[in-house]
Amino acid sequence: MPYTEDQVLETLPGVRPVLEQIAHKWAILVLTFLCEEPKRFNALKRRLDGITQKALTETLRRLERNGLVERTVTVASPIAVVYSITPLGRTLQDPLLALYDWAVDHQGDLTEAQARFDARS
Amino acid sequence: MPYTEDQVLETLPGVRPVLEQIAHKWAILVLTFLCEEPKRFNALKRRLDGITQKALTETLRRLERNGLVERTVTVASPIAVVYSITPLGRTLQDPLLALYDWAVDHQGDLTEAQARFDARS
DNA sequence: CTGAATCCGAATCGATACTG
DNA sequence: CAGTATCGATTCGGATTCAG
Repeated sequence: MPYTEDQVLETLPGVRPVLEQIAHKWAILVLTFLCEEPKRFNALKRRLDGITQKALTETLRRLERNGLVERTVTVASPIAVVYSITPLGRTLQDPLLALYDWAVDHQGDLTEAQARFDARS
Repeated sequence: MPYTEDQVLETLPGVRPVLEQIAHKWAILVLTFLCEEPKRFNALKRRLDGITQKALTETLRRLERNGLVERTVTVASPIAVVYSITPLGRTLQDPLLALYDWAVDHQGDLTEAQARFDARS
């Protein structure tokens, strides 16, 4: 059920910081991929074409801090670090997958719209 | 139906720039609000507590460029500018509302997780 | 293998002032 | 009302280097 304007007005102050944490280009991709199965650092890095170590590290830290991702260190040699989705993170699976699917489906629409807009300007 | 790893690998290069356009804290809120009804600049600004004119202008421009929002100027005095959701933008309503609802529901969970993480560190 | 630390230029942000 | 212009501050992105 949609919110009334008043309800949205009330909840907004707290919603904005939440969106800042999860509405992030890398965070969405990382969470989506981790929903499939736990993955190691370099496995994630390979999937996230073009991400730098720095950006991936920062993204994983933020997600861990927010309780969406768990970091597990396997004390072996060589050391292995596995990132997995938490139950809380799992609750984001459907919303994020919906967004991911939309991006796949409407990729071309955005490109066309951009071209039209740029041509007018 | 979920994607196989290979399918995701194929589509990723094009998906990332799309997410950069819509996975943005203000963009999500603006689109969500415009899905209710067309709104004027200052009406949006009031709803988006704390946003600056600059950020709102930039967000609306980007959304307009991507064909998600339409900008209509009413030549009157005082001048009136109405922003409305486009059919393409409307296809984002459900995914974004799901994200918005998640943010409302799990606001407290994130705050607690952050407190726990910060206490450990 | 999995990061942390640093550096640097670019991009973005926020606040303020001004305009048709 | 709906912006534009400006400017300093903060952040971001990428590259490089080092370490457990």
